[in-house]
Amino acid sequence: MNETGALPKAGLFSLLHAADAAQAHVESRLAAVGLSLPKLAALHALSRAGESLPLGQLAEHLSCVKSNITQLVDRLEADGLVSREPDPNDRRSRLAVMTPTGRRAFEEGMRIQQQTEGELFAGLTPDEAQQLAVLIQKLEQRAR
Amino acid sequence: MNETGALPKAGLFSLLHAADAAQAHVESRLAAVGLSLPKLAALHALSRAGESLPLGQLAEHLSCVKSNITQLVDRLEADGLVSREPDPNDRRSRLAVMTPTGRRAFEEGMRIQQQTEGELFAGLTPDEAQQLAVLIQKLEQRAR
DNA sequence: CAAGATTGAGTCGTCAATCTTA
DNA sequence: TAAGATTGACGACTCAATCTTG
Repeated sequence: MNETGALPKAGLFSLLHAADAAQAHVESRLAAVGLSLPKLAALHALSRAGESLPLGQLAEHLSCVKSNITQLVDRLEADGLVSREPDPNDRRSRLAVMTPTGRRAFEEGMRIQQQTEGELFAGLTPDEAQQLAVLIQKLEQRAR
Repeated sequence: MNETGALPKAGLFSLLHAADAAQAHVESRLAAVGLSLPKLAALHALSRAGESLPLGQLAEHLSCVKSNITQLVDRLEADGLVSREPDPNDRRSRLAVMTPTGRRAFEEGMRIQQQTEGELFAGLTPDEAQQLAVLIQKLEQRAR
């Protein structure tokens, strides 16, 4: 009946909904090793940085506010995955340090995350994944 | 050096990050009328349903748990945008009813949301928006 | 007992105010 | 005073337990 309608509308809501679903999907798998995506991301940042980082830098790596990191590290510490240690260079600063338990959880978590992500994207051809990356990036650029 | 690397990797993280950015962008505009995206979505559901809904049905429309709606409606009620009224058909049930103030906020909010969404997607050709919709949908299907 | 709603506890995020150290 | 971290209050979400009504 027309050329412009009758097709699946892109829209903000479908994007947000899909992202939510993907996140929930991964987190449900990650729960098997007691990790959430934010916790895994924090351990990932610590791992890349050589097992430890000042809290402020951790906040930068995770693109969030410092008070959030205070609380996230509280929970990671309660889980025994990270410990807070004094920064020898600056007495105001505290270092988040990955514990051996944390490293093991991180490795298992990364394995699960990558496998789940693989399954999620297995429905897309390499070409489609590439297109998606480009479109996503354009959108994000506009939102900045 | 290779055929598979060297290109922008799609990945779960870029999707989640972009969705977050888009959401934050819209919410920053919506703040001008005192609305958040969840509040706007609730008003939207009420509007479509003819200004009122039992809380349980509102939860279904918003695809979330009932206890979340209890609290969201608490906040909407505190804002004067919605009121709780008894359900004449079932004394267990309570109706969320949009107030006149709520209707005005909803209309302004929808205008802002649509305008902002338009700006966000203005960087994409209709074809690209179409592709994005399809890819997003495929992803979400896998996450179910 | 089932269903509708609420409450309490926990995660994850924000912002504004505060405390300590440089 | 600035910078690093924390605290308190709040928004938005989850789940498990509870209360009321059917």
